[in-house]
Amino acid sequence: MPLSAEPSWRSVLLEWYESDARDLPWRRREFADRYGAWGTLVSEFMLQQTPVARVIPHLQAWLERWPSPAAMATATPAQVVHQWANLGYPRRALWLHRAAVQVVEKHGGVVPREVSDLLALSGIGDYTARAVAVFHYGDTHPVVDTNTRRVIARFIDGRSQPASPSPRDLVRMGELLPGARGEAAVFNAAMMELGAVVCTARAPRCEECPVAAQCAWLSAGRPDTGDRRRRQPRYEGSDRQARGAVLRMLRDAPDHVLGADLVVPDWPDAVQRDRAIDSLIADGLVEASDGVLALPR
DNA sequence: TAAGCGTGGCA
DNA sequence: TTGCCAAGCTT
Repeated sequence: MPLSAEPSWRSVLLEWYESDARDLPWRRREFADRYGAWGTLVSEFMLQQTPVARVIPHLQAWLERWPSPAAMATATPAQVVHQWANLGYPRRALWLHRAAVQVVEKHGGVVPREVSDLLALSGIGDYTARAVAVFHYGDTHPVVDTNTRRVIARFIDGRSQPASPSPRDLVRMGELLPGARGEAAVFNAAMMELGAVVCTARAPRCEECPVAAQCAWLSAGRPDTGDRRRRQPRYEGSDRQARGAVLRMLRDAPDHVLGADLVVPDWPDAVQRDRAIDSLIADGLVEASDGVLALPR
């Protein structure tokens, strides 16, 4: 490379991130100082499919109540599901609780640093494991989320939307990581940030994009490559809505206990309601005994 | 590989 | 109003 080369798009992206990144709680020094890897782990659990703005107040409350894996491990599932409130996908609350117990039992209460150890914890997959290893511990791994995949699809491949998720995504992101030690965290975060606030799914702000000059998709005239993500089923009238209604009533009930005939009694489809209750029991989110439903003790 | 799993904001 | 989308994971 000639000495007078233009700054690489990586450098431009990193500079943009340093100057323009959102000031989010988990990016602050005092957050890491106070909650350590546990804070990162909890934040990543909550951010799995739940928007940033909705996570922030719940994260604060959660960490105040359970500031360590050991503290979390002493809680009951009922307490955990109640504290999870309306963050959605409440199985994550159970998985986070289990993960805390596993951290205490297998790692002495210290959130592990190795990706393989993190992957062995409940509710932790490719994204969350590497997010903890990279964003908290500063190690070098590719961190691939929906934003990263979209940025790569557009910026590198010139396509409007990414193909279906695949293990190759990790490999490709790994090949893009900067070589310098310690830069992986910022680069991963910058790719995610770009996808979250500029290279968005619906109305990308290419005029604000720091690396627009090198973007394959923009230079191709932003073609619609026809890749469509799987359509999300209608929520209104779904089993998911029924599950949500049941769980909401149990969260709000005194001691989280309610007679089975008092749980969403006016649900329009009794068969669907019972199916929802059965599936909640199968998931360990609800317990049934003597005609009474409750959050698990 | 695909389906199932919450909830709410926004266009 | 309806549909899309959101720092994914498990089975």
